[in-house]
Amino acid sequence: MGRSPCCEKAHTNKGAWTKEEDDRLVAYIKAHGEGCWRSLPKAAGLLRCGKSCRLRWINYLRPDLKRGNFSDDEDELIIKLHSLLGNKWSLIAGRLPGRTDNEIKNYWNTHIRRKLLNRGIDPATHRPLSESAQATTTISFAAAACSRDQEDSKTDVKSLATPPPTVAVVKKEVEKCPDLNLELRISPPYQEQFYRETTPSGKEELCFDCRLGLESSRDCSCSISSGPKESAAGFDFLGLKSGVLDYRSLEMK
DNA sequence: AAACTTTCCAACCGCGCTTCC
DNA sequence: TGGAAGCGCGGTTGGAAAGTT
Repeated sequence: MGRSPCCEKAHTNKGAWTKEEDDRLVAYIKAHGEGCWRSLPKAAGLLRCGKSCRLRWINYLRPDLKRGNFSDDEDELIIKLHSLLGNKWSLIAGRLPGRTDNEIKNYWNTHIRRKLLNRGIDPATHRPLSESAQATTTISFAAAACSRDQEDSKTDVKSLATPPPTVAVVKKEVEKCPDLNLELRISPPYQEQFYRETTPSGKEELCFDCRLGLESSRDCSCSISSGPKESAAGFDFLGLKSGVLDYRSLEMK
């Protein structure tokens, strides 16, 4: 016996919400509060699935939502959180007041991923593309770039994920464009460069922000950039000084 | 101006987890 | 203790809007 459907699909509306539906939902929740999504549609006089009502409320109608563009600070915070948490959008959203998991997820897929690729960072791993591409796709990058006359600076993720038909073919392509330096080491530097020379004999480890190419970030804890600094122990982002992320401290929305 | 392509985001779907009986 | 119900999450889709040819 399978799972029962979340609602009676035959008698529910789907697709975009109307103003009237929104009003009904808001009025009902204002009067009765959130909860019991399954029974809410009927009680509120809505021909909608409970899940749909929940989504609509959480992602669009909640009064505490912050609409509008993401700020640069929010961008960087999302990048940092994603590097720590991965695609845990709800956890990330919990750290961004007024933003929803769905909104952040969409924003990531449409803006930030491209932004990271332009910085030479693999959005999936947060490592330099040269590093993750070394084994298989460094060559494909060059080939792809040649064939496209370098027309776009926005790198399509699909081209990264999909290797070329054969290595031999690709190598030939590379030879056609010998003067192009297509190695995507734009920023941040390769892992070996996560250290910088401080003295002729010494090296200093770069902080997390600098590894991401965010030297100007206020959270930068090494001495690369100017401005106020945290202690030598480093900025305690998300309480990570111990090196262990305590998920219990992450507030859910 | 029309046709076509790309981008963006609201909404849906299915699965996993938790709670309750 | 097991199963059903309910909720929440992440991935995916569909269509409107914007951009390009």
